[in-house]
Amino acid sequence: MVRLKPEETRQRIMDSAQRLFVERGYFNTVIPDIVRDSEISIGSIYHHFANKQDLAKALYQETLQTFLREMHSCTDHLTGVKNKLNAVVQFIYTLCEDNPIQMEYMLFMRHNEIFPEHIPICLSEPFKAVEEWIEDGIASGDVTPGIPLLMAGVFMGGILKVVELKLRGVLKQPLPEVVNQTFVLAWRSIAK
Amino acid sequence: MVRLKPEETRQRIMDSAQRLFVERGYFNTVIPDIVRDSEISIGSIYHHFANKQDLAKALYQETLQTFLREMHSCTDHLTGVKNKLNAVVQFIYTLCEDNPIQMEYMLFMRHNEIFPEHIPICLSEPFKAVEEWIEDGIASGDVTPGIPLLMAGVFMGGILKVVELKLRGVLKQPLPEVVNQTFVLAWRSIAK
DNA sequence: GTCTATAATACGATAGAC
DNA sequence: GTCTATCGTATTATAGAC
Repeated sequence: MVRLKPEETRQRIMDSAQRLFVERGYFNTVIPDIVRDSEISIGSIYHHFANKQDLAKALYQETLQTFLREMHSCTDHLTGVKNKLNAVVQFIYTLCEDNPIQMEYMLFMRHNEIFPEHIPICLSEPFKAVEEWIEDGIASGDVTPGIPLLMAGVFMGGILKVVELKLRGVLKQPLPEVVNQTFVLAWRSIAK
Repeated sequence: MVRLKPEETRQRIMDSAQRLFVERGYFNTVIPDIVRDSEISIGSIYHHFANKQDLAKALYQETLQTFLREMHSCTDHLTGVKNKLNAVVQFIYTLCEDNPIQMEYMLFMRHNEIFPEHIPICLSEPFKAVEEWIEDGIASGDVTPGIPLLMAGVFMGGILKVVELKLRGVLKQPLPEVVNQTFVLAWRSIAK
């Protein structure tokens, strides 16, 4: 076993934790599982993180932060609702192919069972951005008039359910093959 | 404490378990919590159910069975995709108002963390029914041509995300007030 | 069938050497 | 900073009286 830099040790622990949390759930993952998978000792894990929940929290925050930064870098330079929404959908579907673990972690982990106060990721910043773009779209006449929250829900719900179908193995095609068709369907629900 | 019939005892245990599983999650609910909430002794719980997982399994099967029976009684007498889909949406939104615990239990419990083999409820029978109706709709010309699985995903995803918004307290209006508007949005995505 | 008291164990977390 | 060995406790499940 080669000796790692402390930062690499920390990252290894988080990578293993994310995979195991997704595969078996937080409560079904015990510290010795993380020890086996990461090949980092339990003492070292408790050196980097105060306890199991603290590890989960760091993982949650860093994953969400990365996602938001990358999402914004895909959309910020674009103008118009349709372009922005399309870019988000392309980004999500690509991420789901490249890193299904991260996608599943964000979409389906019951973070509120770990941190009692928590809001589901899909209703937080990314979702609010979509809602605001739709509001702008109504104002500019690109989107049919209605309740923006409802429209954002219907739009993103449709997009994300297809991701779920893929992650569950129900949908066989790679997401990039169906991304355009799916976007057209979801866009039709709110387009003027 | 009045003496209950055995069948009432069993039902009380399941009602408490469902509420607690939804509120704090399966793994955060310990047997003594169910004892306190149901006011049934631990010995009696273990008389009716072999163990905690067996209780969860009975709860899952009976909840799903009830849902399917009621859903079919809402749709079986109707003809045409649009009518059937509308009836399902009305049924789901009404159920969500009447029994949000049951709705949340079905939509968001990670049943596969409890029963390793499990399929998420929303991808099982009810979802397949929607997919088949859409197939029929394409054949009859009511629905735009495309991949039925994808269209069922976009349609039901949109419908269910609004339920999620309601259950999470993000959407303030009662669902019956927005059910028609939501159906119109989701229907537009797949209508010819 | 229902209850109380208790056993068995699995887990998170710590102590202390290197 | 990393490791191994171990503790304390919370939780599931059982035993046995009524």
